[in-house]
Amino acid sequence: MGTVGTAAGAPPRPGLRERKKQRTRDSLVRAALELFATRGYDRTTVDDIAAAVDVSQRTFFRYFASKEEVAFFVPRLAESRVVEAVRKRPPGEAPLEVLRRAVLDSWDDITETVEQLVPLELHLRVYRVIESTPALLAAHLRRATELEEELARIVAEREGLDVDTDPRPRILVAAFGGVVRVAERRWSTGDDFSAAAMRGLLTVCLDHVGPALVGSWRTDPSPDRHRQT
Amino acid sequence: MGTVGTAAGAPPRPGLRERKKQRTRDSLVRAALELFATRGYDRTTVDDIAAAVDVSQRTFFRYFASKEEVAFFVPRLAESRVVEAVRKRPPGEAPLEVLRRAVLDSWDDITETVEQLVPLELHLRVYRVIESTPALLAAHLRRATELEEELARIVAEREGLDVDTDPRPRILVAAFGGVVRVAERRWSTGDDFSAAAMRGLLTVCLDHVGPALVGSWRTDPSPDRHRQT
DNA sequence: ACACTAAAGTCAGCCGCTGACAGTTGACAA
DNA sequence: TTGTCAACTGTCAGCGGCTGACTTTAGTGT
Repeated sequence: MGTVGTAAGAPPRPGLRERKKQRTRDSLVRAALELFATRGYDRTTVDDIAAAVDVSQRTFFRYFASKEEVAFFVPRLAESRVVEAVRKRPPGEAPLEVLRRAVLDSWDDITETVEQLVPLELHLRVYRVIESTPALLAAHLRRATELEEELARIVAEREGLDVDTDPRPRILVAAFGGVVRVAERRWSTGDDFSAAAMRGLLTVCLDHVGPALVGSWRTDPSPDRHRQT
Repeated sequence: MGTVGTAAGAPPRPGLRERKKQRTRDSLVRAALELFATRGYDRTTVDDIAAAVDVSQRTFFRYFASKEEVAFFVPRLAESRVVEAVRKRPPGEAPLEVLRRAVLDSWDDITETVEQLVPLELHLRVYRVIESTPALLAAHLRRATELEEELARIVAEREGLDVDTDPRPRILVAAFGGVVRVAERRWSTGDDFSAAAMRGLLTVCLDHVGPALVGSWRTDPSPDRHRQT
C-alpha cells in the first residue's frame, strides 16, 4: 500500500486522527482513575467518566470493553513488561530465579513507564480501590491467573517440558504469583508507596518462598539469604 | 422466649414455612445449574431460572444476592468443610502437612455432601462452565483468595504468629492454593470425574510442591515421595 | 376464627452494555 | 480547493442484572 514519503524508518508522526484518539483514551483513563480513587468504583458511573471528558457514553465503550477495563489499563502495561523480561532471561537460570530476577530487574523500568501515564500516588489509591471492591478484585485475580498461564508456558518451554502433562511449571508460577500478590497487598496497605518500598517487599517475600513451605516455623525468619547459584 | 413443647433436643421439625423455603432454594440451585451446564452462563437469564421454578425474578434475588452466587452454592459447601477440617488438625503438625491432610482426609466426606445436593456429573459440567466463563472464573478466584485469607489466619494462630507482620502464613497458603487450583483444572479437563481421580490429582500435585520450587528440573519427576516428618 | 408477620408478587427505575443508524471530521487524490 | 472515502462520534432504543417501595398471599400462634 503506497503510503506517502515517510520512508520506513522511525515512526515520524501518527497523524492527527491517531493523536486525537490517543489523547481521548488517556483522558478517559485519567478521569476514570481520578473518579474511582475519590468517589469509589461503584459510585462512579460510566456516564460520569464520559461527561468528565465530554464524550458520549457510547464512545467510552468504543475505547474500553467494560468499566472494569479502564481500571486495569495501567497494570496491564506493567504485566506486559514482566513477560518481556522473563523471555529475555539467560537459558541456564533456574526457573524460580528467572521469575525472581525478571521482576526485580525490570522494576525500575516498569515504575517509570507507569509514572509517565499517571502519578504513582494515584496509581496506589486506585490499587487500594481495586483491593477493596469485590468486582475489581475478582477481575484483578483473573488477569493474574491469565498472566500465570502465559508464564507457565514460557517456563515450560525453557525447560523443554510439556505444560499439559507436567504440572511443575504451573505449580511454580502459581506459588510465585501467590507470593507476588502478598507483596502487592503489603505494599498497598503500608504507608510507603515508593517503588523502592515495593521492591523491598518483593525481595523479602520471595526470599521466604522456599523456607515457608517445609517444616514448622516457630523460629525467627530463617537467616539464609536468597541462595545465589 | 417460650416456644411450645419441642423440648431442647434434636431439631424436630423446621416448620412448614422453613421447609418450603428450603425446597425453593434447592429447586433454584438445581434449575440454575442445569441451565448453566446446558445453555451456558451468559445465555441463561435470571428470568429463565425463575421461570423454571415458577417464581418471580424478585424472589430469586431474595435467595441469592446475584446470578453468580447461585453458581457457587455447591463449592461453598465444600470450602466450609475444608476449613473445619483444618481447624481440627493436631497441634504438632507442620503447616503444609496440615493443609494437605485436611483436604485429603475430608475429601470423601465432602464428595458425599455435594452429591446429595446435585449429581457429581452435573457439578463437573458446571465447573467447566465456571472455568470457561470470564465473569465466573473471576468470582471463583476471588472466593478462593478469601478462603486463603481465612486459612492463613488459622495457620498463623496455630504457629503463634502474627499474620500481619510475618508473611510466611500467607505465602504458604498462597502456594498451596495455587497448587489446588492446578489440580482442579486438571480434574475438570480430564475425562475421569470421579472423586478418587480428583484425590489422586491432588496428591500428585501436592507432592510436587516442594521440589518444583528449587533448582532446575530437566530430570524426571523427582523420585522422593512426600516427605513425612 | 383471627390477627400477626414472614415471604412472594408487582411495578418502576438505575446502570452496564450493545446494535443500528445518522452526523461529523480527518485522510487522500483529483 | 474540492470531493470522496473511511473513521470516529453521537443519538436512540433496548436487554439483562439488580434494587426499593408497595401490595398481596399464606404460615403461625392465640
